[in-house]
Amino acid sequence: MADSKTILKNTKLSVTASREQILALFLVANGALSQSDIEQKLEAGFDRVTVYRTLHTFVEKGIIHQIPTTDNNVLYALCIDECADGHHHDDHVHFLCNTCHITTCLPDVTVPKVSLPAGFKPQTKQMIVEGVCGKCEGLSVACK
Amino acid sequence: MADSKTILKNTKLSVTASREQILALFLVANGALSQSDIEQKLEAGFDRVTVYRTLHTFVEKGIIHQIPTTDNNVLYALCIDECADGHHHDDHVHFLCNTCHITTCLPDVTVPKVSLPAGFKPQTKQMIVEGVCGKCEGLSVACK
DNA sequence: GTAACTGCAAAATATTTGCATCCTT
DNA sequence: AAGGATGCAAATATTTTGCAGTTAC
Repeated sequence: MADSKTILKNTKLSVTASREQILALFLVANGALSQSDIEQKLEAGFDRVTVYRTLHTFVEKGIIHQIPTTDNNVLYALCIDECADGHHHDDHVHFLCNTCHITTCLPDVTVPKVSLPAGFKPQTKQMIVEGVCGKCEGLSVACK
Repeated sequence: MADSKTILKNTKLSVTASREQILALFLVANGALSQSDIEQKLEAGFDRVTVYRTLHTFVEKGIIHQIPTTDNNVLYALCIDECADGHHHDDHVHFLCNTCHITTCLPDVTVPKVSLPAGFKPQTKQMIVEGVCGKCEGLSVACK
């Protein structure tokens, strides 16, 4: 995947320090990040408001998407390639580890189809699995 | 299903006006409610703090459960019978209608199994389908 | 009567908005 | 140079906590 600068240019967003750094966090993170995660990880002290606005912009442009959570902690994660052009195809499962409390994207696990009662027209679907991730199981399997 | 008073007694919670009324809302609602939904629907003006505390108590006792949402609006819904004894078996799909913005439980649609990468141990899973519900489709199919 | 619940006040936290300044293109 | 992005201040919203008074059992 491209670096943050390239992604920003492709999305026709001006390249600024905060956008580059925040996007870089996601590229490294390979999991979901919350507003406060991001604030903590940013070495440069960007204003909290800037982080909010940057995240909103990224969601709007389809660079990241929001992940549903049970608590009221909004999580964001990188959209996979197909998202970037505007169509949101983030139909993959998200995994929340109850040990390390990290939410990981499982891009290889797609959300299965379900048959709904008559009259219901599905458009998008999300799935969150909670449990223990590979890393926390003590296995050498990467949490990728 | 029992009335609110019975449920409270079965759960060994003292029966108070706020608990009865809030629980009654859920019994009628047949869908998910947010903190603000509840505040608005309560005819008696209970303190906001009381609503918060009541919801926390209900979740703790397994009367209701939290539903993950994409926005940061926490939703609560009645647990089906199996939940009431402490085991949370709310493994059914939730449906969020993009037209009427009501989240409905689909107790008959269970969340399908998915196979996770090696090392991941699933414990619980949630699934949210967004689309248009039966009512909003103009069909005579009830949104049950 | 006692333990638990409620309401009020206030603190802590989270999010949004307006505006002047600065930076990207 | 112009438009957009940032930082600061402040407004708004949300959630939590402490405590005194009230209620359920």
